[in-house]
Amino acid sequence: MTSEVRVRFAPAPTGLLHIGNARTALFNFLFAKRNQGRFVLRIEDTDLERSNDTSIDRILEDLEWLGISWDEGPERDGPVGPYRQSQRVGIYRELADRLSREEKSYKCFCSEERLEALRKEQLSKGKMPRYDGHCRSLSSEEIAKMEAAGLHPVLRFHVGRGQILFDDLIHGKMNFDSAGIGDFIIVRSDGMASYNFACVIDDHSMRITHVIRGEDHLSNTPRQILLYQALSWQPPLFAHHPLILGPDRSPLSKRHGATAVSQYREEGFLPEALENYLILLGWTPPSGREMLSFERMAEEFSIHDVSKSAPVFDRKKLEWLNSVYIREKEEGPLAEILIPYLQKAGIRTEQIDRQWVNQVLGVLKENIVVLSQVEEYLGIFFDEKFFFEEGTKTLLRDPGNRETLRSVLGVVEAWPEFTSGEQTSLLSQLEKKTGRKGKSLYAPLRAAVTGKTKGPELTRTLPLLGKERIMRRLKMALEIT
RNA sequence: GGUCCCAUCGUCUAGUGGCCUAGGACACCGGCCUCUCACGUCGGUAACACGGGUUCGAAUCCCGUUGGGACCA
Repeated sequence: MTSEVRVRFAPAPTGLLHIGNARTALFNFLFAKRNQGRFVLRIEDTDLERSNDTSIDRILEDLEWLGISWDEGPERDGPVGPYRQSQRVGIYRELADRLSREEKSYKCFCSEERLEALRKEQLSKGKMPRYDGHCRSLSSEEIAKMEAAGLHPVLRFHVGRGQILFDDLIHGKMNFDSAGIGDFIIVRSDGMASYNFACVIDDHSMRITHVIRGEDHLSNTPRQILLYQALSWQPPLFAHHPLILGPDRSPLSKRHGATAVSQYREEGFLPEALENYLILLGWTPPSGREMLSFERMAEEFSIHDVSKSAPVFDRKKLEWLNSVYIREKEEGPLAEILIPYLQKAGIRTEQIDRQWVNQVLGVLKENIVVLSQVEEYLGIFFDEKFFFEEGTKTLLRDPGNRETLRSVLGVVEAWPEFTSGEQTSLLSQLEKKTGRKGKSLYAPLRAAVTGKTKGPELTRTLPLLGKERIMRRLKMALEIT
C-alpha cells in the first residue's frame, strides 16, 4: 500500500471534448501535480455503439493542446493497463463471476415490458421506481430453463439494507440510505459491464486514490461504494464538483454556443486563457491574483476550496482573459500562432518578410480579443485585403479633406524614406503643410491609407506601411468619386 | 414521484458569529488619455432568495418555504 496520489480522467469517446470535461481533467491534473501524484487517462468505451477511435484521437489532441498531459493511459503505457475499457472485459467478467459465486449478485430475466410496467405502477403509487427483486430467488432449474430458451439475463447486484456514508472532499459528509437503491445491473445482457461496475473495478485496479469528477456522479457513488464493500476493497476518496451551467442556468450545451474545446481553439482562444478561465469557474486562488500560469495554478490549487454551487459560463470574461494573454505574447510566439489565420485568409505569408509580418502582428494584437479577429484588420497592411470601407468614403469625398490629402501626398513624396522613429517629425511636417491638425488631419489620413475608420495608432501604422504603399493608397483615395 | 446536491452584485467569487455601512474580478455606465477603435487609468451603479428560530450579536449556525440542478427509468 503506497501513499502515492493517483487520479484519473475517464472520458467516453463519443464526441468532442466538452469544456466541462476539460475542466474535470484540469482539476485532476492540477491535483496530481500539487500532490506529486500521477494522472491516469482512461478511455471509457464500453458503449461500442457510440464510441469511436476518431473521438479518442481528438480528445487526446485537445488535452495535449491544453497542456494537460497524462502519466499513464493511451500512448503512454503504465503498470496497470490496458487503459481502454473495451480491452478490460476479461477483468470485469472475472469479478462478475466472483460476485455470483459469493451470491452477491443474481441473474435477472425480467423483460423490458415487465420493467416498464413495474415502473409505471410504482410511479402511479407515488413510489420511487426501482427494481423489485423479482428474480432474486430464482432456482437453478428456473434459470437453466430460461437460458435454454435462449434468454440472456442481466446480472444484478444484491443491495443490502443500511446506511452508506462517505466524505466528499467538496461537499463534506454524505449519507445515503440503501433503501433508496434498487438492485442495479452490473452486467448487461450483452455481457458488458455496466458503468458503475466497470468504473469501480478500474479505479481499484488502477490504484486510484482520489476520484475527482462531476456532480452528476454523486448519486452513483453510493452504488459504487456498495460494490467496493462487496469486493472487500477500500474505496478511494471522492470529490464531486458542480457542473457548468449556461446563462439560463440549465446545463451548458450546444444551445448556449460553443461547448467543445476544439471550437474555442479554432475561434482563436489561447490554451492558457481557456484554462485560466476554467479554473476560475468554481475556484478562487488564495493569492487573489486571477491571472495564473500553469505552474501557479498547480501550486495554489486545492480541491477542497472548489465551490459547491454550479457556475454559469461567462464568455465575456473568457474573452477578456484571452485578450490579456494575447497582448502579453511576445512578437515571435505571437506570430507563430497568428500566421495560420493569415494563411487561412489567403495571405501568402511565406512570400513576405517575416520581420515585417511579426511587427504588423505585434501592432494588431492590441486590437483583438480572439485570434481570428486579425482578419478584420488585415486590409490595413496587406494589399490583397485592402479596400475602402463604406464609412471612409464620405470622408474621402469631402473637398476639404481631399485638399488636405493632396498636400499630404506632396509631403510624403518629398520625404526621403521611412524608418522607424521619424514618424513624429513626418506628422508634424504634415501638420505644418496642411495647416490642419488633430482629427481634421488624422481622420482623412487614416481613411485614405488604411481604408478604415478604426485601427491601431497611425504613428505605428505609417512606418509599417512604407512610403510606396502610402502614396499608392493616397492616390487611390483621391480617385474616389 | 423518491433520494441527493445547491442558493452573496448581471456573471465568477471573497466571506467559516463581531474586522461587513459585504471585498475583488469580468460585464455595464461615466471621466481622463487620445487621430479612431482598442489599451491604460480614475470613478460609479449593483448582491447576502424568502420566513422563522439560536445568540448580546448572523451573509455566516438550525428549521421550513421557494427556486435551480443531478441521479434513479
